[in-house]
Amino acid sequence: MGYMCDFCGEQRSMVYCRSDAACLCLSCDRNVHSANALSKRHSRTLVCERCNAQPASVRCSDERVSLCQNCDWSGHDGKNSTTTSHHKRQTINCYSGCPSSAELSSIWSFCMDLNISSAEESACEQGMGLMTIDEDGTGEKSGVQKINVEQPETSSAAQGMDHSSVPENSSMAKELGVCEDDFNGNLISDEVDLALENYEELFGSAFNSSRYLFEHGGIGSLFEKDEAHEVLSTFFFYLRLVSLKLRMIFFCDPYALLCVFSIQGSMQQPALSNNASADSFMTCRTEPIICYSSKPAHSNISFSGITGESNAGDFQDCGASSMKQLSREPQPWCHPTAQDIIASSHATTRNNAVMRYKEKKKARKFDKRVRYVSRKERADVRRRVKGRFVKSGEAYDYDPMSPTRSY
DNA sequence: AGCGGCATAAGAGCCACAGGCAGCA
DNA sequence: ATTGCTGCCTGTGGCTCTTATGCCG
Repeated sequence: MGYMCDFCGEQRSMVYCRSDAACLCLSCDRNVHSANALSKRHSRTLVCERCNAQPASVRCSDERVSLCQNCDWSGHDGKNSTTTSHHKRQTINCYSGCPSSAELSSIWSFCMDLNISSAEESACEQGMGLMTIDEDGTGEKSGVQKINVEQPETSSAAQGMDHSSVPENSSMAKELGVCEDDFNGNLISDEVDLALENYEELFGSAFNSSRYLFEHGGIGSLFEKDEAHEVLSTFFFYLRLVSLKLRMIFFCDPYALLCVFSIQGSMQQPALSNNASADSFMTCRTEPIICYSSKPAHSNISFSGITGESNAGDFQDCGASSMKQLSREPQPWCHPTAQDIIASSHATTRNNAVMRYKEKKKARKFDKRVRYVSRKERADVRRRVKGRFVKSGEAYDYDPMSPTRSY
């Protein structure tokens, strides 16, 4: 059921948030993305009206539907249809911030039925006025940011990304043995706003070092026990929202990961062994929190794209190459057991899609398949010269009906 | 390490023609 | 709306030829 909002599950989803990898209704989009300055920076666009699972990139004015790239290709492929390939299409722009219905209408120039109550709108516009995104350290206030959808991942400047944090993170990555290319390739995206230094915003406390946290009892040590639960609830709320990309950030700072796990371990007793199987690891590639093997030398971990069965649909690095570096040395961290927190609906749908894909791939047959038996029967009795068909009545050197050659 | 020769594997193309299919009257 | 005709296109298997790959000296 991909039509419903991933957050409330009640309203029809209309927008797709790339940062959250979630389909949201307009109300939840406003609620979720007006929560703080970080979420306001999330790049959103319309959800594909055909697959209801991917961000729409074009609007077909002839069919009056918003389509993702895949559905656009499949629906407007000239080979499939000569009529649909000539449809007029226009690029759909992404937006960030908390736009009003009027602003959304201007972003999406085509007509939309934007059912936003005036109360919501006013509240949101109020929040929008408070919204401040620091661009290039100038502290310049910005409201709705219209982002070209064509290269949303690289248009960091348009999204007010603070590049000043990059060298710092890169050096951290080097220190941890993380390939800088991976770091840049995976993390310098529209999700940079979720880098670890922003934990201060999440927790309202200044952390000098995640290593410090680990060595001093983790995040929980910073709070009184009764406060900890509330703070953790807030944290896991954000964790659910940024599940996919947050995981990638954790790759760069395993100590932060340990902090989360150590607190979580005190709340829930993990029953997993340290010998994480390859399956569990691969499964966790699609889950917000990664399962690590503490014995990488003996594990059967294989990386898609490195050990064989790789394909475009299956291979999503998602920082695995970074983790490959990390896993070279035994790490002392334990396994997460927060399925109830991390089992967001989009992760489930993605898992289902991956399973469907794998089953389909397994069922694929590459042997020659005869589509027209009658033609095969005809070809089986046809006479030939050097394997080529000859006209009936002409000389031949091979007759399938006769075991002997004619000459 | 680089090169040429050889063996092997894989794939493309050829052939005639029945049948599918779209267009038209 | 249905039927019949016409012309174009597809697909069928065995063989040959070309290209790619690996091995050896």
